[in-house]
Amino acid sequence: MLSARKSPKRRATRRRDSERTRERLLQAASREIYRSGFQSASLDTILTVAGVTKGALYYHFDSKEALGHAVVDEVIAPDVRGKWVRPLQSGKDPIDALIGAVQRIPVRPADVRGGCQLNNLAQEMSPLDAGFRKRLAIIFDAWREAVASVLREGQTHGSVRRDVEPADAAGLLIAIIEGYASLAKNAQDPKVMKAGIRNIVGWLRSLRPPGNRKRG
Amino acid sequence: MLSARKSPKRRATRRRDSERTRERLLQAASREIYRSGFQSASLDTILTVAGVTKGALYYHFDSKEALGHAVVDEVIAPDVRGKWVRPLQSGKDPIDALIGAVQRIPVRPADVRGGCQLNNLAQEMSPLDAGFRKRLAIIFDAWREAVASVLREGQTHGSVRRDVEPADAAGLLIAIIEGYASLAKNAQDPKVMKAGIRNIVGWLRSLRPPGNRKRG
DNA sequence: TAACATACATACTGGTTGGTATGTTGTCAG
DNA sequence: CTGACAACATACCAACCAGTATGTATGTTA
Repeated sequence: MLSARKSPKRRATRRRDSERTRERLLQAASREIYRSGFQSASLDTILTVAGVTKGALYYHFDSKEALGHAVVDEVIAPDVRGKWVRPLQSGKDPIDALIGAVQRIPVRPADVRGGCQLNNLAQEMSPLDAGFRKRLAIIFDAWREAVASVLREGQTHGSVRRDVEPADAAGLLIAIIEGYASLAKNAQDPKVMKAGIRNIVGWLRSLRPPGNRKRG
Repeated sequence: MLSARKSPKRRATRRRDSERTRERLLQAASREIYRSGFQSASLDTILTVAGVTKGALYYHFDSKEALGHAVVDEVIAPDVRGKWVRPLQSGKDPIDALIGAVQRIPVRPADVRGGCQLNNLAQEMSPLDAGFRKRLAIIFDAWREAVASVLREGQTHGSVRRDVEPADAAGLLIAIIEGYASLAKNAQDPKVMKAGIRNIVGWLRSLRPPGNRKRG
């Protein structure tokens, strides 16, 4: 049957179109939330950026809140996984891996001025919406656990000082990163972030055992 | 003349009433901005909290933006001066003074969940409004300079390590404080802030010269 | 081919927003 | 006693907001 070969293909195309519309909405929402915060991001603006209409939006998402939650789950979470969780599982020297991840933090003016997407949303929405808070907390926990895990592993191989408390150090690293990102965003100045990264790298090197310093 | 004694008094009372109205508006605005951010803070809510009407608001301030700027100048800036600039000029041991200021950071649930007022506003408004950014940058600069200054003074008296770069260390301290405040706000958990403060205090003690450690 | 579901598009609504126009009251110099 | 002004109070407005009701083109199924 000719239609039997054609129908599934059409259906698949249709579904792929729908998924692409959904994806464009997520990307546009992510961008607008990044620009002006969740509450101030206008649905109409998101729709214009995405190039779709309100009917499409409310077909894919129940509400603005649901769209925001989806952005956290499907845009922000994978981003953190790709930049912090996976690179730390590479098996390289733990401190080198951490330094590498820190140095890969984008310092282009546009990125610095916008701040950290994860932190932005957490600061705005965690006190106001439990749905956001729980999703964002999961991301922060995964990030901290990935850092703590690689530090623990380093301790067993002798490449990280034994007197370092992995969980504490992981929390401190994330606090410093977010703190510098905040200061740099406030100053609207990439230099602040670059200086911060240098300080962070210096601190990370101090986590090596005294006899095992690779550089500096 | 009886009226000559009465008139100035009445006029002074009137002026004091007006200033009180202005002050109530600033306090209410500060509180609402702290709760939900500047953009999402509704003027009507601020007016209800302050117990005044829109006419009074627009008599004292040109716009919502002007009200926000006044909150930065007249509420947030004095608060930072009172908590960080003045206490560090007390002439005490620099590290002790810094530890004291850090330990005086409020850790009540309500405070932790709301985050840092300065950082909240900076994160939200610095990329969007130059008026906010400049005012907030002045506060951050004063804070950093106060810390750097006390560290420099400590170096001349031998109570702070000479290899510490005061400006760098001051920036790092502020970054860590804001970073932990962010994490604690996101987690909505005072324990995160308390643990952060312990870590900060430990780091501050490490700034003493090796032979001059007072405790720990 | 007729009924039906998917994936939208369009037009609209009630509520809220910052801002304004105008009215009112107490104070005071002349 | 009388304009004049400071310090509001009240009523209102256009713009914008998230959300909805309804229409429709396209592909699928019986």
